[in-house]
Amino acid sequence: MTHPNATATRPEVAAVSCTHSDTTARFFRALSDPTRLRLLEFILAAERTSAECVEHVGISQPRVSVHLSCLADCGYVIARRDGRKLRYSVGDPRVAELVTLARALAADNAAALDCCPRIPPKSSANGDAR
Amino acid sequence: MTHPNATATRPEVAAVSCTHSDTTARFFRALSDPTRLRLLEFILAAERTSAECVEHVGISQPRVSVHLSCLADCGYVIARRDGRKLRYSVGDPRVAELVTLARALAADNAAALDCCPRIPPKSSANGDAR
DNA sequence: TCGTAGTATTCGGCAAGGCGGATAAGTCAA
DNA sequence: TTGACTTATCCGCCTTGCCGAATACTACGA
Repeated sequence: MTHPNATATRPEVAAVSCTHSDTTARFFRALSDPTRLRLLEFILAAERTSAECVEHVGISQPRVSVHLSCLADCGYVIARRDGRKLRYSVGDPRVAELVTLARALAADNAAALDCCPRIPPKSSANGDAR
Repeated sequence: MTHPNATATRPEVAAVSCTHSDTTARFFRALSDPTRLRLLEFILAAERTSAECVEHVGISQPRVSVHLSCLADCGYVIARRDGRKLRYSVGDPRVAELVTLARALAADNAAALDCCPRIPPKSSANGDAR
């Protein structure tokens, strides 16, 4: 599913509205998790196997499997069978564009970008953070 | 504040690593909420007051206030006083670029983009969706 | 000064979603 | 077919973060 390229889309602003926002937000959500983003960046650099991904991010294999499936469903990466392994790669060059652009913006605002520091001033005890 | 260009920021994929990912993920998180994304798109089209934003998204004023503060902290929008109102606008052209790019990608993958439909097959009762 | 409009913060509640561990399901070599 | 290996699903647990309502704070006008 999801033919990798085939795309022809070109950036065209305007014509927003609609529940298009919901879909796009969903799209962003996939990248809003540090682990998934790390995985995407890792795969962006080169084709990777699941095992490599597991080692790279350091969480359990089942979790990585879910994350990779998520990235694949969203069209960020493509899975390819190689023997009994799966190799993941990024098929759409716009993905790199998107990440690069976001990284640039984030870097510029990194200063104030504790983002939503106002939201979780709750909680108590528990010093384990993560 | 926040000079649009200013800092380096040149597209260079790979060679990322670092906890840069965390910051960037944080950045994406701001756009991963449909309400916030809707607000950003709304403001992207024209400068808006808080009241307009509240009406546009249809949730409580306190919530909108938090969302707008979040967007401002992340550098997506800029707040400007006008009388006793606040007017929000987008100061960095790259924000529009980012949204446009994401929208294009999301549209292309919208088909399979139920994104993480595999994650919440739990729960029961309660048919209130979201 | 006081009153009002506009904005921000606090609070309790609740769903979404990330995590590890156990385990099922699929894939290939002998 | 069996066994080894790789990947995906299920499970309970727990944190994150969104929500409305109440309310405090701030800026401006009279």
